[in-house]
Amino acid sequence: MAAIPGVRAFLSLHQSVTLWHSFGLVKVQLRSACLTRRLCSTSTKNDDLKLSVNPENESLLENLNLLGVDVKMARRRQPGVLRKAFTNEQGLAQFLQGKGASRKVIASIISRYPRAITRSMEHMEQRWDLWRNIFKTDAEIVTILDRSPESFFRSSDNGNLEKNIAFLISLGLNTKDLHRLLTTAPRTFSNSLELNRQMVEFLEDIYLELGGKSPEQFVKAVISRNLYILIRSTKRVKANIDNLRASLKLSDSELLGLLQGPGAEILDLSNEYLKKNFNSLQQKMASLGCQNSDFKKLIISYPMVLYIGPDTLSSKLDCLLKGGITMKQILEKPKVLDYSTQNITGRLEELQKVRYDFRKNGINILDSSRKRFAAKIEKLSASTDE
DNA sequence: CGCACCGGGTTCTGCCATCTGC
DNA sequence: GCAGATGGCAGAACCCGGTGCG
Repeated sequence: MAAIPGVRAFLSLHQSVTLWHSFGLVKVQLRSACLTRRLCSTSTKNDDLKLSVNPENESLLENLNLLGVDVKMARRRQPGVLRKAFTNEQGLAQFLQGKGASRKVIASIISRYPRAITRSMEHMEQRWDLWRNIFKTDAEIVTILDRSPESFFRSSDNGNLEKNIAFLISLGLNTKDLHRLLTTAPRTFSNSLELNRQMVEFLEDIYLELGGKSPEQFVKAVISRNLYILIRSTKRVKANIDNLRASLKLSDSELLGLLQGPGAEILDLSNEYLKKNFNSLQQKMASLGCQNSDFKKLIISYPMVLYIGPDTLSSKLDCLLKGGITMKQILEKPKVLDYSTQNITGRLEELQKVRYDFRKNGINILDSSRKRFAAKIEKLSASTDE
């Protein structure tokens, strides 16, 4: 690292201008006049020093270009990597190619997570094998890497990865659970073991506080209902739980029921988003003449309603009401809110055509798969034709 | 058979901030 | 003083079908 050929000190005008600019920025941000002056007076010297000590590695840039890497993007993301004297881009490319990754995928991986090229062969092989304990094929892993290179390459600690897998298994998660987890939220596995443990302990503590009896069962249930939970901060999850409890005035057993059940799915929403949705739904329902108890009941029975953004939810409700469905019916079968406004609109139109009577038949028909709905419509229109 | 109930599947990265260790 | 490692954040639903009951 220390030994850098003098040749590389030869720099383009562009680079020195960039560096000069960044010094200017640093200068502006400094409050101390004294420091500023010092920096100013020595900046020329400093630049020279900097430029000769920390130039980008030209042969590395060349290699990256040959690999089709978007060097601009890489530079923006992890500029330090481009200055390293020793990197393993060719080894990485070979390795990934051997696993079935296309040239394009490899380039994209390096462009988006340049540090990948600093990993050694042994490291990559070992890490890959650990992932292969969970995935059946290399192709699956390549897909994940293409989606999220950072998840695989961000940590250099294979021991930690191994411990994480053991930890998750010790929670009672089976191979299928792990597979789902690693597919969906791969970052979980590069969390430090400690961080994962903290979330698990946090969940257990809450559960026990609320009078729960089998914490292991509970944690397993929460994770399998919400695969993102382990990549959220306990701070976020705690704030959401506290907010829900306080604003709905939930009893311990109500909260417990919520967390054990469908509530787990919304725990990882950002705090502000959850609050915003909560408030706007409350307002909307009040304006439709609902009691606060209706609101509470809706959230307890169908917390996923808080997942839906204010505009979407509002127009969805309007669409249902306009179609001749009552708020009371929606509150009884909130699952209809699962479906897209577009889907609902289309179904309402079709049902209108066959003069479907929601008062008599209820609204369950809206909560059915496309196939079942179509079959039902066909039958209904046949009978009205007669 | 038809329906309601219920649970499951899919999905989520790319960036910045902050420490740590050399 | 750097790059590396790790934590944390914003963003925002929709759909399907097994099954058991009347």
